[in-house]
Amino acid sequence: MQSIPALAGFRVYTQNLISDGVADRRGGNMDNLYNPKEVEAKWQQVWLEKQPFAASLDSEKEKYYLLEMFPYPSGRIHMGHVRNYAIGDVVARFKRMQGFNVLHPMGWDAFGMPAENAAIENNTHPAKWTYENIESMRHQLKRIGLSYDWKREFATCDADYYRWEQLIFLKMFERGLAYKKGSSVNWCEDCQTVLANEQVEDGCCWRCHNLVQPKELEQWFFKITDYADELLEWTDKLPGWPERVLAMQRNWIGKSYGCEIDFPIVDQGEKIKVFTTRPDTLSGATFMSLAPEHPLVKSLVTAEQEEEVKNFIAAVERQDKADRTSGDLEKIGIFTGSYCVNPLNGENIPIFLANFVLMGYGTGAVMAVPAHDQRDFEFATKYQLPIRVVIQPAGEELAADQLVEAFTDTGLLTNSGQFNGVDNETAKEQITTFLKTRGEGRKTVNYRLRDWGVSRQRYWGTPIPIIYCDSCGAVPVPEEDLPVKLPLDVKLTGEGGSPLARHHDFLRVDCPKCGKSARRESDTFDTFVESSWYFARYTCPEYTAGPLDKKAANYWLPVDQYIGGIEHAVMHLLYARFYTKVLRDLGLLDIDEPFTNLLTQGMVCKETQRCPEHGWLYPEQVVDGNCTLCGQPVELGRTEKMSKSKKNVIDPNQLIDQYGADTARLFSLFAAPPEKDLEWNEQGVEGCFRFLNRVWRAVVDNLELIQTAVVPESVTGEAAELRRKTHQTIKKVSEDVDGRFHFNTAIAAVMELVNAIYTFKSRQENPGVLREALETVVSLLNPFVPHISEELWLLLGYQQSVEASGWPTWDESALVADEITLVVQVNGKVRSKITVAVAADRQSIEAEALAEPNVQRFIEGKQVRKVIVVPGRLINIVVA
RNA sequence: GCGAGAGUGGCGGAAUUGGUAGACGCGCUGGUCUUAGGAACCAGUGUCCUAUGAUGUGGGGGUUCGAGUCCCCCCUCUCGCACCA
Repeated sequence: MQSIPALAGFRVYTQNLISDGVADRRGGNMDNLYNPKEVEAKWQQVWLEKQPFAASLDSEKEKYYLLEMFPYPSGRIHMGHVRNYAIGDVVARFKRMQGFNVLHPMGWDAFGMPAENAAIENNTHPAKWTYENIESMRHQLKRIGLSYDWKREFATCDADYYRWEQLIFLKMFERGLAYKKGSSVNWCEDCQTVLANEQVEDGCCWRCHNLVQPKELEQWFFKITDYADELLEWTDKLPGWPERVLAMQRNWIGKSYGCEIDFPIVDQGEKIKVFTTRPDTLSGATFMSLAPEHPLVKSLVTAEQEEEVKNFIAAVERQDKADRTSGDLEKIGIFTGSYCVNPLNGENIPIFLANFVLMGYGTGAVMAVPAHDQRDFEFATKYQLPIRVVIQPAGEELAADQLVEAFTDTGLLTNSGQFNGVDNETAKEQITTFLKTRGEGRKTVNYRLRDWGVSRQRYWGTPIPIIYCDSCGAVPVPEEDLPVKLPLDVKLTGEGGSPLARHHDFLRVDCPKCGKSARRESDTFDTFVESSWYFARYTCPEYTAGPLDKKAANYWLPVDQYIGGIEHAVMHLLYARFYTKVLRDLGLLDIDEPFTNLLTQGMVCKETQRCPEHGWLYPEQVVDGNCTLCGQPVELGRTEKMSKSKKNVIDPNQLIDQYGADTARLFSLFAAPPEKDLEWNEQGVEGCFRFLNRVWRAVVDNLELIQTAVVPESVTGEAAELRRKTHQTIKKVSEDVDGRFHFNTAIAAVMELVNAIYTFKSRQENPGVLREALETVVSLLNPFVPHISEELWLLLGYQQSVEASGWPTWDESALVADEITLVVQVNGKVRSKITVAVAADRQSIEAEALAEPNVQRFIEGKQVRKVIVVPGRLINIVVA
């Protein structure tokens, strides 16, 4: 718990105002003050009882599936959640008001390591910890007033969910899409588990930032590489996705076209295969570089080089992965003692091992062309290896001994025998074809993407439904035996190794094939497997005949709008796309892509504050710029993402206690457009609270006046202006929210309308126009601040909820004014304004503009060359 | 290095197609009401100038009657990827 030493006097004031409903406000009805606590509790209860957000299949309406990335049940909702879900809720409620059949579900990404760690730390069980957290977080989410269909809620740690995941896995195994192999994997010592390539950032664990080590393990993999091309192609067919996310995915897949070339080893039958994107430079390959882990290394090293090579490999192993993949690592290598043959010119070239060659990319062997590759150039210079120029730029003559860096541009081939004089782009094709006819090379495509390693040596995850039998090998658990339930009676020691591997009752099983004693797989799935298909399960969470009810899945999917953080740009969003294609190919659904539109919302940030004595301080620990613990002045730090470590956090619970959920929602929607970072600002929150009070009073204080009022057929003057503003606002908000997600400007537009209501003088004479304006404000605000809107709608005399009353429509005729103001420019500079009838013709507008005294001043004595009239906007008089 | 995006008042941010730059909110200033204001309401608030006015969207060019918006060059920042052969 955070300590809250003392609230600033101001806070106490507003808090009293809300909780006690007492304020010394003259001229108003004391009983009718805006009391968010009361209003919100009331409507949340109504929603709980009436379930107005439950979605059903049989609807005449058009479907709309809106989804926010589900949370990990850490125990507490943070402001990032509030923002994410507030954004989603606006869209859900707006679409519902527009008449769509909206699916808006919520659930829990409930497997994962924090539960295990917390269980060890608090001497409890991950299941208990997780389900208790879900309980309290569900309660917190309900306090925000989010319009979920709670009947569809599930947690991924429910056996009813993961049993289907196990089934999908068995189907993938059947088709060879899931396989087991021994390989060097990314091992995090801290987390005591393997990590997928996507989960390694800068050579460190994405979760704990510990250095990742290579480790030889038998692991389960998903064949995502089979889908590399399709995943890549579809990145061009997702116009509803942010470009940068698509770019990151393309980058991650890393498709490159090139050539695989065989270099026969001298005096051996073996060949070294290399992958290159530059077959045009083949004649310039003067040596060969292999990764130290390359399988041929053993057979290549000669006796006299053996000692040195051994030392070298040991030295490279000591360099951690982060260093080894960074550009500024010193390039070092060692000669193996062996040679291979350059297939183009028959030359014998020495074979080296080099620390910068990675076994995980291409073939783990690189033909070194020092003249035209910077790394090879540096390496050749260091070890005095020959450099041969094979590409000459136009109008320049490169000499090998004068090069200071590699030449990587285009040019004509030289020193390349029959290919001399050919431009290098053409030569790529020609040399590839030449090698192909001789059986020494072939055109290939290479991907950076590796298969997805899904085994985790952890307890709190989905058991992998495989049984190991000494006679039959890896045998899938028969479908009828699913689910393989995660046993709850385990001891978590935190000492490493999977707890399941020590659970004998779980492990011991008879082989389903031969009946002999066998052993269960003790690894669990990467939790990203669960989140790769949860969106599909929401369409039919109760379905018991299979993972997906095809009818429901096909009706609701794809997700029309997905909303979440950018941090999942590669991992979750790529896996989910892959899984969708797998589910399609397994015949479980009929879509190609899971998410039609993607919105990546920005982070919630806040200024950091630091006491010279007490370090980082929570906002509550600072009063008047001083530390409440010692009274010393506080230093203001950078504005950063809210985080517990920097203590620059706002607890949503406290915020809601203080201002109500509607204010919390409103501020997080108003302060910045959704995709940008949001800077938390206490005074901005105050402003939003003030606005809601203004709205409240505008309705309550005019209730009597407008009670029986109807909107008149035609109005004039000030009343016509307010009516126009009302309809302009409907138009503006509709357009801003629909597809554009410009919630900040939509809210600003409603604020303008409220301001216009406040300055509307002839309300006594025009109660109907006032009523229309007020109803419009309430309707338009509903998606943003649903509690206060429902309450005011009720006060306005409606029995039906505002959400069910539909989204207001604007009347085009009400938008049209009789007169409009035009700007008059002389040479592009504003000199005057004129008010003309809407129907005024060009001539009269021109004449009136030219007659303006201030316009006359600027055109006097000059020749009018041209008059530009932009209808409804301006007149520009061009003089010389 | 490659890729994506962004630079607008004191601050957060507006400005769908080129057409009054700074909507809306915060802050600030003045006023009204008040025992009081930290409430509420009204008004003002880019910069410069006494003013007609001048000037102003990172910098420099260009296109145009007219450019925050289009084109060219440059600078800065953020994010992602990167010894990828």
